[in-house]
Formats: sequence, C-alpha cells, structure tokens
Amino acid sequence: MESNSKNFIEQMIDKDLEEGRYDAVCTRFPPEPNGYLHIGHAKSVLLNYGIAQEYHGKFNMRFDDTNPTKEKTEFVESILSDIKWLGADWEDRLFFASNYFDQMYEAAVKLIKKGKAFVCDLTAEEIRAYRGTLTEPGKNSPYRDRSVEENLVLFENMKNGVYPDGAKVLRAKIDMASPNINMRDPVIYRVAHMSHHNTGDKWCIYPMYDFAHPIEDAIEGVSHSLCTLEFEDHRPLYDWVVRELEYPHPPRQIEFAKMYLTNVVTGKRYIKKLVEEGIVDGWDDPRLVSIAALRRRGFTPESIKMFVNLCGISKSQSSADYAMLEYCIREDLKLKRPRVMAVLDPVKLIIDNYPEDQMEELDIENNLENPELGMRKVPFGRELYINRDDFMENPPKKYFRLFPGNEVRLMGAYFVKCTGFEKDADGNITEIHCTYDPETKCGTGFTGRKVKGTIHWVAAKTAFQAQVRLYENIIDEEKGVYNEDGSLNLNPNSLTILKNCYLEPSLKDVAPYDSFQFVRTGFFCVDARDSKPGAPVFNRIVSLKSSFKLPKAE
RNA sequence: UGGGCUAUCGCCAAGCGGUAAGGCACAGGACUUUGACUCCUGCAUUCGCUGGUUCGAAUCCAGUUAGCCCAGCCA
Repeated sequence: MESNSKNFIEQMIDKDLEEGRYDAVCTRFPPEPNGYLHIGHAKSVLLNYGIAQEYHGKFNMRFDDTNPTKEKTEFVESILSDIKWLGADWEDRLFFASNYFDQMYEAAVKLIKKGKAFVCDLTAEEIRAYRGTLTEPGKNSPYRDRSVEENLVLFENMKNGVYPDGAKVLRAKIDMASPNINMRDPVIYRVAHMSHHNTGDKWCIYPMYDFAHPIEDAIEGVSHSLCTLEFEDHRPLYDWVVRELEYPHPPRQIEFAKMYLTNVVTGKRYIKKLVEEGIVDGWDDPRLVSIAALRRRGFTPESIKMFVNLCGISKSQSSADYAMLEYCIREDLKLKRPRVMAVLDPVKLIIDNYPEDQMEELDIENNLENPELGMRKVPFGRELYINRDDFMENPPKKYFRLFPGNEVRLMGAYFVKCTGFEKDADGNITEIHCTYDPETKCGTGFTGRKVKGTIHWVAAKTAFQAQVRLYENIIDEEKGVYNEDGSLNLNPNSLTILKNCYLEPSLKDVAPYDSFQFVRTGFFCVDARDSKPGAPVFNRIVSLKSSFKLPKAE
C-alpha cells in the first residue's frame, strides 16, 4: 500500500543522522491558532508525527502565536481536538511560542549587542519604499548605523511601551542589496499594544515569524523543521538567525509541497464567503474539507492517514484527485462496519402468496466478508419497500433487477418473481406485485436455480422513516473550481436531503458517528450534530462505485 | 540575465548513469446473496523541449520553455 522507498525528507534525515549532524530526531507541528485545521494541515501533522515515530524521536505540538491580532483561544481548543482525533500524540510536549517571549527578547538584545540588529524609525510605507523591488536593490535605512548603546535603549523603550504602534521596529542588519528580499534588513520585532490570548498585557512588542520560528525550534531541540514550499525563500534568514544566535545544534528547515484537492474549496476566504452567505452551514459543513467537516461527514482518521500516505511527499506543486480520498474511506470501512439495508427512494412490493399477517425474523450477517461482525435479526413480511430504481416496467437489455416476469433475490431472504404492478393517474408506479418461493430461503442451501439480480428491501410494517443527506462535491467536476469571471463554480446539487427513506429497525438506535454501508448505495454516517435519539440523520460519506449504467434512451 | 523552486501516464508518485516501480482513475474478463468487494488482464519504446558527454542518460553538462512562490510592522 505505502511506497517502499523513502521520501526525500527521510533521505535527508538519514544522511543527517549518518553524518552525525543530529543524534536524535525531533519534529513539530506549529499552527497559528487563527482558524480551523483542514486536510492540508492533516498532511503536515501526520508527516511530522510519522517521521518522529519512524525515527523513534519526539513530536512536539506548538502554537505559533506571535501575532495577537489574529489569534484566539477557541482555535487552540479546536486544533488540539482535531489533532487528537487524527491520532498524533504530543505526549506532554504542548508548547506556545508566546511562552518563549522572554528568550526571544534576550535573543534580540544579543543581536543588537553584536551589531546585527537596529531600531528603525521609518514608517511602514517608508520601509517598503526603501526595500526596493524584485528587480532593484533596496537602500539602507537612515537609522541603520545607530550605536549599539542607542539601539539597546530604544529597544528597551519599545518593550516598555514608550512608543505607539508602528512608531518603531527592530530590524535585522543583513543586506539591503540581497536578491532575496527576505534578507533586506527584515523587521524582527514590532510594537502592538494589544492583549495576547496567552500572555495578556505583559508584552507590547511581538517578534515576527522569521525571527521567532527558528528560535522556537532551537529552544525545543527540533532537529528537522518541516514547512511548506512558500518558506523556501525564508530559509537563508532562518539559517542566519540560528547562526547569529549561536545555537549549538541548529535545526534544519526542509520544505515540502502543500496538499491540494480537486473539486473542493480550500481557500479560507472562499470558505468564509460560503459560510457568510449561508451556502454551507458552518466551517464543519460536511461538504468542506476541514478536519471537523470530514469527521462530521463520517471520514475516519485511518482513512485520512491512508490518503496522506497514498499522496506521498514531494516538492512539486500538485493536486490530489478527490477520488483517492473516496477510495481510502471505502477501503477503511468496507470490512469494519455492518452492511445494512436502507431504501432511499421507496416503492411498495407486495408478495401476494405470503400470509397476510405473518412476520418472520431473518438472521442476516452484518458483513458477508467479515464474520466477526456477527449476525442481526431483520423482520420480513408480506409488504416490503424496495428502491424505485430496482424495478423497471420496460427494462433495457442487461437489466437484471425486477421487471414483469423476472425473478430476483431479496437479499438475505427469498427469490421473488414479479407478477404485476399498479400505477396512479400520472403514470407513477405505486406498487409492485410478486410471488415468493419458500424453497429459496437464504441459508438453506438452495441451489435449484440461479437469479442474476439481488435487490435490497425493508419490511413495511417495521421500517422507520429517517432523514438521509447525500453530499456531492461542492464544485462541479467538469467545469473546475472557478468560473470565467473568477467566481466560484458551485455545484447546486452538492446537497440533497431525502426525508422519506425507509430503514431497517436495527438502525433506529445508533450512536453519533456510527457508520454503515447501505447495501447498493454507499457508506453513511450518523450525524453527530443533527441527530436526535431515535431519529438518526445519516450523512453519505461516499457512494459505492457502480459500473452499471442504464443504456441511453434512443 | 531580480531571486528561489518545480517539471516522469488523466491524478498522485518511485527512480539518484545500466535500459521507466506502485497507487488512484479508466477499460476488458472471471467470480458474486450488493452490477459492490475480490481476482485476473490492459493502460509512458518514453521522462517539458533542444543539443552535448557516454558503450549506455529520466538520471551528468549546456541551453531553452512552462508553472508556482517572494516586494506584511501576517504566518
């Protein structure tokens, strides 16, 4: 299933270990608590955790909370619960970058004393102008040559709240002519008089990512700091920071490609738009690919792990086919969960030669391919519901379900032969009549004759009605994600709510997140949010593959 | 001549100078108490393109093209 060969990150780690650059591996997952996690984060979490496990190293959980304007405690909670659900275990190593603010301050002072950092009075606009452009070098700030003593005083004043937001920043002194814009005297500390979710009002200066991140990694003893491709240009700065700060075993930053998925909306601003316009019912709407949404839809942590492993790790920007995710959840659930009968689009089937008031309890295996899941009792009677598309008045060639004169197997029960049907004034089929053959009872070893079709059913008297929600991709597969005018191409059929579905009675008493394979229709999960006791709402996780297509009408 | 990165089947992805793994998808066939599952079979004479080095190149060299990222006091 998984690739036997090592990915490029593992190869780099092997080499580092061989050459003695590190004697142990430590990785980390460092989200900023400014939103919810999605499938792309799952890749990073699982990659970091997986590497740590593979090398018998450590995996740290760390919130990169260095910008109080964007972060909230509620996101800390949701992120932690999502990661737990995914199965990544940080043991007792839950860290906050904000707990390192003292050390970061000292590190900044050290840079100033080395003459490698200076306080700059330029405004944000001026700094931008001085920075130059992609093709032209920048100019030195007029404040670049302040004395160490002056910088020390000024920086301390910044810390003590002497200056308003934006009045002064601390900058690294590197090279304003560098072709890499990140090296043109980057800002490493800014003033922000704002309450922080963790440190409250203790600080009014906050470190920038480029300065803070390498320090966080170094403090924790992280060996390999894995991040996404857009940080490649920041690596020289990362290395500059750990070098100037003279850490004995500097961590190494390695970049990999982000995960993209076809036919789903991943952009935060678009999800926000969908939520605000009420097109989806929140950030955990099952049509989205946030971790919470996938969980609510019924995806399992195992399926997501399988998916991430299947996709692999590389440096080429790519977009995984949604079909791969679907394959993973089918694969995970097919032997693990019961296969039950549920009629989503019912039509009545009457067995004319079955005694009027008789009911019997049939023993049916929960999963034909996995006997460990045991048996259940399913009531059977004279009147049943079957799915509307399991009957055709005028079947095309090769249709082998029910049609007048044809005999099929009722799954787990008997063979029935269609003898007739009735229609209403509009021509809709209202009931189908048939006769059954007691000889053919399932489990008796009947081999007298064979039928080509097997259909599923529920007994009318004991079945109960439930709400079922079918989900399709939120983006139309043919047209792609965007329309020509740049707007999102939303699939109007992305959600279908079915209310008069008949389910077998065993499904009445189920728990949130219980999942089942509805025979012939797909995998469904009990919605943990919208179900009430005795009234489960089923979300379709994924449909079954089916190669059968009705021939096109001529 | 700003810098960085990437290009191998419809989609992922191995490959690291010895003659193109694997998975998804797709198409046939077998099996079947789900037209599912399972099981067979097929699916890149060719690695963005052009030259070069070599007995031999997806792998090395030169050039070229395309895509992505970077000018936050965001991460």
